[in-house]
Amino acid sequence: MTTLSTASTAATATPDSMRARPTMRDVAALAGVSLKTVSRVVNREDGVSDDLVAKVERAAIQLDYRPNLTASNLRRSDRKTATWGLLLEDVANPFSSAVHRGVEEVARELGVAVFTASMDEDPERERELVATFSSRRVDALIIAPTATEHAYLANEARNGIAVVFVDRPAFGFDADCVVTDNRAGSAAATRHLIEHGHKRIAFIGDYATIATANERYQGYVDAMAAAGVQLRPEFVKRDVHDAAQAATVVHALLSLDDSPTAIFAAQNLITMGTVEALRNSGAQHRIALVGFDDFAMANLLDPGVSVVAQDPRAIGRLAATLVNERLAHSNAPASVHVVPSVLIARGSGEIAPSN
Amino acid sequence: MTTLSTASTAATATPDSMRARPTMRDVAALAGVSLKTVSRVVNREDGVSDDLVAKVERAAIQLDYRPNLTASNLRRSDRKTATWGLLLEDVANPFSSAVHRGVEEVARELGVAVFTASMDEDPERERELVATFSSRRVDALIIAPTATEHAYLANEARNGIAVVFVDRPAFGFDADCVVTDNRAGSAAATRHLIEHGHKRIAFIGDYATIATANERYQGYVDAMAAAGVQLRPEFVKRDVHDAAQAATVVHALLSLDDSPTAIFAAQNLITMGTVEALRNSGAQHRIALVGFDDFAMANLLDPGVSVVAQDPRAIGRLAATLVNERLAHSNAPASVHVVPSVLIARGSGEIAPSN
DNA sequence: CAGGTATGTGACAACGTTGTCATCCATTTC
DNA sequence: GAAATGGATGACAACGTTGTCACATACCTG
Repeated sequence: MTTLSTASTAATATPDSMRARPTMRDVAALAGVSLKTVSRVVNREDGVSDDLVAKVERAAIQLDYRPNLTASNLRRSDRKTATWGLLLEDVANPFSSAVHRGVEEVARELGVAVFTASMDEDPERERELVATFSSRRVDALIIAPTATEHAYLANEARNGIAVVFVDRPAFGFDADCVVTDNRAGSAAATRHLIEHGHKRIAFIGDYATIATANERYQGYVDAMAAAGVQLRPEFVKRDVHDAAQAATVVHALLSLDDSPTAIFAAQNLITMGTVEALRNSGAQHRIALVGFDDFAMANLLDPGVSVVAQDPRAIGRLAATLVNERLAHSNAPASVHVVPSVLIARGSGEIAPSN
Repeated sequence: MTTLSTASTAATATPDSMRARPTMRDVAALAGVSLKTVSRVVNREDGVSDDLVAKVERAAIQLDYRPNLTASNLRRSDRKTATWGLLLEDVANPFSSAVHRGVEEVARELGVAVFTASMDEDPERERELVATFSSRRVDALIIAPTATEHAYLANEARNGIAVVFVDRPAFGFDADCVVTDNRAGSAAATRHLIEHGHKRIAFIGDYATIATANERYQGYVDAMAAAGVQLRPEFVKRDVHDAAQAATVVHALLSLDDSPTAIFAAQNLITMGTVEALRNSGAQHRIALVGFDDFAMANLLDPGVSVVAQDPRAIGRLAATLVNERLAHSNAPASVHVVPSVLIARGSGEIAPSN
């Protein structure tokens, strides 16, 4: 019988609250077996006799033993920690948190724990987080990129970390990527308005520096061109980032001599700001509106807000699945996966042109 | 000069993608110093000459060296991993994700990484997650409890893990706890309706098994009693959990002979279901409504929905702060912290009784 | 200039676990 | 009945890092 570890020997002398955590050594001592046998039992290896298994399990329960996964990871040959890092724009943002949810569902099935963090559009923060998670030896990183340059990730990839992007593509680094069909979805939104008789359709979109914002603008252009509807520059408002800016832009559009009869709001905060501005102008039943990206209560507003809905949870699930495949056979070529969006008509997009 | 580790020796023979991660040993070899000196530089200990620091830093950068925090934690004497586990109801739920955000903000300042997971009201899942995070040696757990019995956490606490509860209190386990002033907030909501002339006020609340749902019911009872308003059992609807159930309940209330003129909806999904039902009945401008817990777009509905707003982000921040204090002096007595709610009038709560 | 102190550096063990290999004992086989 | 086989168990090293201590050198002090 081996001696107890110093830690546990001390336990009898010190109060419970100060007691150090039990180790395999302690379990082995209590069960009267070797350390290695405890390891075998804990890892459910076979070839251990039933009575020793029973003894070890009893001892483990008695001591509240919890295997130390960090020590285990250090020694294990596959060197996998069953831990991933998830970098989001903002965990409290509905889109991000739905992606999070999707990733988590797959991670749970795989027995993987997930570190999550928000970047708040700060590329510096993105790099810090990657370094932190890399130090903690995550197997994979799922990133909704904020930085515009991702060559720095090559180091991490060389170190064996699987990387998958969500929502936005990366530049300067080749990796799997999951995005919404921004261009086709935006074209569908615009076409929907055209089919309801509109010709004077305004576009309000996010910063032109954001790749997805450009895709959405292109979709608008595509649909207008396909229908042979003239694009009017004074109806195109880009670089609008939040609800307040959107509201200002909408008021400006409404005060034009020949104002638009419909608006395509190409981002969810923009849609919300547009709803607010239309309501404040009493124009919510006169001007048609389709938004990109769904949001809570859109169906309870008056009128209900028609949107092109993304499926952020599906995006998260797919990203997690890709991570898992990448970890299995890391040399497969990187690919871009497009998740379809779907148009949901709720009233605001079906308003006929007012004159 | 020490030899390279086996891993790195192999690196020259195998392709980059298969190369093992560089260790301190490799950095030491490249810099021509001892392992311990690299450790000192990495940990910014002083007493290392400037030129050695420079050499080590150069070597570390050249190799893309990332300190292995899991190995470091194993050896370190303070045995702290700078990692916390956060157990939420559902990361995609707005309340949960706002708490998450608050926790994250404090964790970021402290250089702590956070594991997050959803429990979906499953006590079994709660215990699994606690075990998983414990195995990964988190310093602390922040739990929005699903289980109704928490004696099992005593084992973890004995093992040195700090535990703080948010949103709901724990039973059978003594720990710091951060909650909203459910009772006072609900009393304020009810009083608000009374002050606007209502006497026939309905209460719709969540499962009576949920502690916070009871608190909210008590607040309603308090305010009615304080104002000397008769409580009418047919106006009290408990055990309502989601929006669909709430809508059904509202329709039933409205079809009573002597129907209520106001509704206090004591949970956010209930509020949403109530809004929907009132709208479907065309009663949204006739029946007053105050909800507990704010939600997106509440101000853009017609009428705007008056609510008692919780501050989930502040709750998260406070919980994280408590964790940090608990880790500093673990023997302080546990305490319950109440975060005040605030009533936001937006229209629906200020409707006068219809007869 | 001997003896002491301060400073920088490295050798070595240890953290809690798993991989490898040796040992032991009970079978089976010729 | 000796030799070979196989199955259960344990001893020991190693994973990548930090704590402890010893050593070498340089600087004081009287």
